Amino acid sequence: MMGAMVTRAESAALTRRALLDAAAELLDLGGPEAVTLREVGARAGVTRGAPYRHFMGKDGLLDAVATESWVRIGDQVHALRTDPALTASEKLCGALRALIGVGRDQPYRYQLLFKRPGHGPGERGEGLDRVMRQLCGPEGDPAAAVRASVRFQDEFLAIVAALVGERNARHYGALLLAGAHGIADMELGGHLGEDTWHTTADELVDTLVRLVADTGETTWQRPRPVDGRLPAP
Amino acid sequence: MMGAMVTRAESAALTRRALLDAAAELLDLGGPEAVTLREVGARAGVTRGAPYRHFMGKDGLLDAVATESWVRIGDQVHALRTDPALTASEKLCGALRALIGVGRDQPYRYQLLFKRPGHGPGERGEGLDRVMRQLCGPEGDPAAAVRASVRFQDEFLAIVAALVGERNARHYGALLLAGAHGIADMELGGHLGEDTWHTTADELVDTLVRLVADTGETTWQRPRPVDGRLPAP
DNA sequence: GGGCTTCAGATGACGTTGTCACCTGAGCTA
DNA sequence: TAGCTCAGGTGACAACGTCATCTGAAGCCC
Repeated sequence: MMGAMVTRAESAALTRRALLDAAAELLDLGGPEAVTLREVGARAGVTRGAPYRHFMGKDGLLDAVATESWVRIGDQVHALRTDPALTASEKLCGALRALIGVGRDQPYRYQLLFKRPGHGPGERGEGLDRVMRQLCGPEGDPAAAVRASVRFQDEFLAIVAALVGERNARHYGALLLAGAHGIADMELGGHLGEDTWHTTADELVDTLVRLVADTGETTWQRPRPVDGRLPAP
Repeated sequence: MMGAMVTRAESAALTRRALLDAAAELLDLGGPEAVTLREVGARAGVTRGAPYRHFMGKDGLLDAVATESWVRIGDQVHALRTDPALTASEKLCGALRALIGVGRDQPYRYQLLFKRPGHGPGERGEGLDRVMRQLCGPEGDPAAAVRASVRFQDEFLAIVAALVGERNARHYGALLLAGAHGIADMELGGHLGEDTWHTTADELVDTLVRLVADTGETTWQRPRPVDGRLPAP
């Protein structure tokens, strides 16, 4: 009987998808060290060398996973922003909790989101194929992850702006995002034990939003540096 | 001529110190992946197997480095807390900036501070020497790092309590620490670009302290969970 | 359809790393 | 001095990332 006909491009796309899924699964299971190109290939039904046709090595593969995660979170925040049934404060809480949710459900993928972008390709190993890959096809571009995170930032900033005004949006947006990230990162690192701090990550997010919402309406004045040092607040 | 006489214990302690220094140096240079037991041993004047006499493998060595960093930061915060010339607000800003300073000066060591504690020793590999090591000597105890960080937490909490009162100290302390950590981690990840957010890490810390200092004096009431979910703030 | 090109994937190989069991020799103790 | 202890050295192994090279089928042009 006839098997499903697939063009070569379709087959390659299928493999690429399978590689990404396998990498994400292994990442969630045991962190970056558990993401073995050999195991990734095996789970995708190919061999260890195949991933190099689609990504720039292991780092490129993980970059691609991070990009997909950023895109997904960006979609979530976009949905929140355009939901007419929510108040600005609710949208903000939702966005921050969505981020923390990723940290809870997929800790390793979350850590990947805020990892420093790849140290720039081609630091060592200037093989011929490597040059070809950079010019032509295989993905794993750190810049793609950055672009995807910028998409998230834009959506997030729009929500913040609706709450504290356009003038304050970037400053307080950075504070809210950094605060939520710190809460999420400390929680998944086990440094936010309720025994120690008598509080939870969710309560901290609520307090953070409340503090900003209460006083963020007043325009934030950027202090001028005095001989390179900021004056005491 | 007579070389310096050293007992065996002194020699071992010296080696241990050299191993720690070499590991920290390599860590600062190129991250955990650059910390090679072979290179650590070489820089300490011993061979690749020597570190196993003092630490439980690579993870144990890095845990010990983290412990030392926590101790050092704890000392800094202690000095701040007991400095009679500083106001509570200045002490708090100083403590948070000390933390961020580590993130700036030694990014990889900073990331080690907030890493999740080791996944528990003895997960695999139940060799005889391994059992001996667990019973007798070699360090690298994740719990030691935790204890050292608790020391920091106590000092930090004392400073926060002086600012917002004993009742609020833990909640706002967690918020301040998580906020500062988020700021530091995003900065060293390159996710706090001034082009994007029109602000800097230092300004964010100041705002964070200001927000807490302004409204933190009023006692924070812990909301009761309603069917497992917190009410909207 | 036949021959050529392209390219996803397979394969062999290499250097590096963490880790271990085992060995050695110098300090310590009885 | 004889025996023990233990810090450190050594050989070995499996696993990993990475690359050059090979293979075979899909695509394409005449």
